Amino acid sequence: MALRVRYAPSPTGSPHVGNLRTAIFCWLAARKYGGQFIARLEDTDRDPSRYKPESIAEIEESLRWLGIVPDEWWVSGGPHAPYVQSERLNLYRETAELLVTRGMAYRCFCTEERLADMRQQQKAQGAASGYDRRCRYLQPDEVHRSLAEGRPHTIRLAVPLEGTTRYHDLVFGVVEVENRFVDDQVLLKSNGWPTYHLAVVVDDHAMEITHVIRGEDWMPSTPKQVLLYEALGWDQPVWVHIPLTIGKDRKKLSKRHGATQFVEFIRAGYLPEAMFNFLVLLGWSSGEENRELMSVDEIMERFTLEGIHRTPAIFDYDKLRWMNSEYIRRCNLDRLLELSLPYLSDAGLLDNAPSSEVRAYVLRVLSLIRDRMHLIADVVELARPFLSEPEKAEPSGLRMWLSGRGASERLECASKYLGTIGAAWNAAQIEEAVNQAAAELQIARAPIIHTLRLATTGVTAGPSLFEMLEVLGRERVLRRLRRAKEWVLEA
RNA sequence: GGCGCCAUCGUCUAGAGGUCAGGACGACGGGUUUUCAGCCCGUAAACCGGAGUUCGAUUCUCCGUGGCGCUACCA
Repeated sequence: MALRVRYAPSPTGSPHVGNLRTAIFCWLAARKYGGQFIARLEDTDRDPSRYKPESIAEIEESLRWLGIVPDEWWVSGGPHAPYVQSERLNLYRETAELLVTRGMAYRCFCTEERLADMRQQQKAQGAASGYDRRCRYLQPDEVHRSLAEGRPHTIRLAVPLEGTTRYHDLVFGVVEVENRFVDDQVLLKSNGWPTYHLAVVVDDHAMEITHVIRGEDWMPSTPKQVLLYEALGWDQPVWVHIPLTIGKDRKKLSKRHGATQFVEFIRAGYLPEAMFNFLVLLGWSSGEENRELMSVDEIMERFTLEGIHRTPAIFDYDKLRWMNSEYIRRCNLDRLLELSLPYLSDAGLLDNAPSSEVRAYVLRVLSLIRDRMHLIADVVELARPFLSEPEKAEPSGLRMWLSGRGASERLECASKYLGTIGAAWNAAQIEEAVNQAAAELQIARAPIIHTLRLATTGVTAGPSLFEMLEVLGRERVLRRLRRAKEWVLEA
C-alpha cells in the first residue's frame, strides 16, 4: 500500500513543538509504508492578527532540521502543485458552488452581527450553540433577490437533520456523532475564501491523500468533513488522530511551562535526533522491549500507526534534557565542534572563522567537556575557562583555597614542579608534579589540586584537573599561575 | 451548558483474566573521585471510585468522577 500523508501547517505563527511532532508521525508513516510525505500550506486565514507569513520560513527550517523534508511541497513543487491553498481558491469556489447546486449546501446571508447576537442568546439561555439554520429555508426568490442586491454571503454545509455520522479512526476506533449535534459549517467565507473544512477536504482529495494524520483537537470536526466527502461522493481517507501534548499542569503547553516554539529548541542547542526520539516517544512506544533511546532507523523498524496512544502526553522538559545529553555524548567530536562554534563566537569567545590551530584546541576542550553538556549552548560556560583569561576567582573558592600563607606556598611549590615539565607536558607528568609538591609540603594533594584549579580557571568546578591543565597547555597554565598570585588573600 | 475523547508510579510508559504490576526521567540514599558533572549500586513511588461478569479483576461491561478537546466567516 503506497500511502500518501500530508502535513498541513498554517502560517499563523512560529510552529509549535506539538505541531512538528505531528509532522514526525506523518513522515514516519509515509516512509514506513513506502509512500509520500507531502506538506501543504493552509493559509486561508488572512486576518492580519493571525496571518504571519514570516512563520513559513520557520516551518521550512524546522522540517529540514529534523531531516523530514517533504517529497512534495510548496518549496520543490510536485505533481499536485500548487501546495499553497491561497493559490487554489478556484477549486474551493467551484466545489462550494457544486454543493449548492446539488442542494448539499446553501447560501447564508446572515451578518456577523446577527450571528453574534444569536450566540449570545444561546449562551444566555444555556442552549446548545450552533447556527440556527435560518437561511437554510430561504425561498428561491429570496435568495435571488439578495444575490441581485449583491449582499455578501457565505456558503454553509446542509448537514442532515437526522441520523448519525460515524468514522473509523486508526487510533481511537469508531467515533460517532448524531447529526443533530453537527453544525451547518461555513464552507466558503463571504470574502470568497474557503474555511479549513472545505479546503482540507478538497485538497486531500485532489492530492490523493490516503491518511489524514493530525492532532486530536480535530476530532470533533471530523464528522463535518466526513459529511463533505459523502456529499461530494469521494472516498474518505483513513483517519488518524494523535493525542495532544500538554504541560505539567495538564493545561495546553504554553510559555509558562517552557519553550513551546520548535525553533526555540533548535536555538537552545538540542540535537535533531534527540528531539525526534523524544517527540516520538510522546504518544508512541515500541512495546515490550524496555528501550527508549532509538535512532530514526530503529524507530522506523518498530513504528506503526496503530501503536499510537490515546492519552494526551505531558511534555517533560527534564526528560528531553536528559535525552539530549545522551545524544551529545554519542555525538562525534568533529560534529560537536561544528555545532558548538556558532555558540562560542556568539559569546565572543571565538572569531567567526577560527584558525585550524584554534579549532584543534577547541576539539580537545570538547573532548573534556562533552559528557558534561546537556545542551549545545552549555558549551559556552563549560569552555569559557579554556578560551578566555579568568579575571578573578570565585569568592567562596577564594576564601577556601587562595587565602593565607598556605595558599602562596601551594602556588609557589606547584608552579615550581610544573615548571620543570618541558615538552612532555601531559596529564601524567602534571599529576606527578602535584604529587611532588604535596610531598615537599607534606600535605594531601587535594588542597593543591583545588588551589591549582581555582588559580588556573577562576572557578571551583570543572573537568579532571590533570587533563584540564594538559589541554590548557604549559604556557597558558604557568602564565595563569603567575597571575593568580595577585589574587591570594592575606589572612 | 452541549458534544466528543481519555484514565497504570509525580512524568513518559510496559503488561496480562491469576505477575513480586516491569523499564526510563525526576526524587532520595550509598559508592567512585580531586571539585562539579558523570558513572555504578540501591530505595521510595501507580493500576480513579462504585457496581456487574468471573473461582478470580487493575485488565471485560455499565455507571460515576476527573482531565482534556471542540463548540468562529481561526486553523
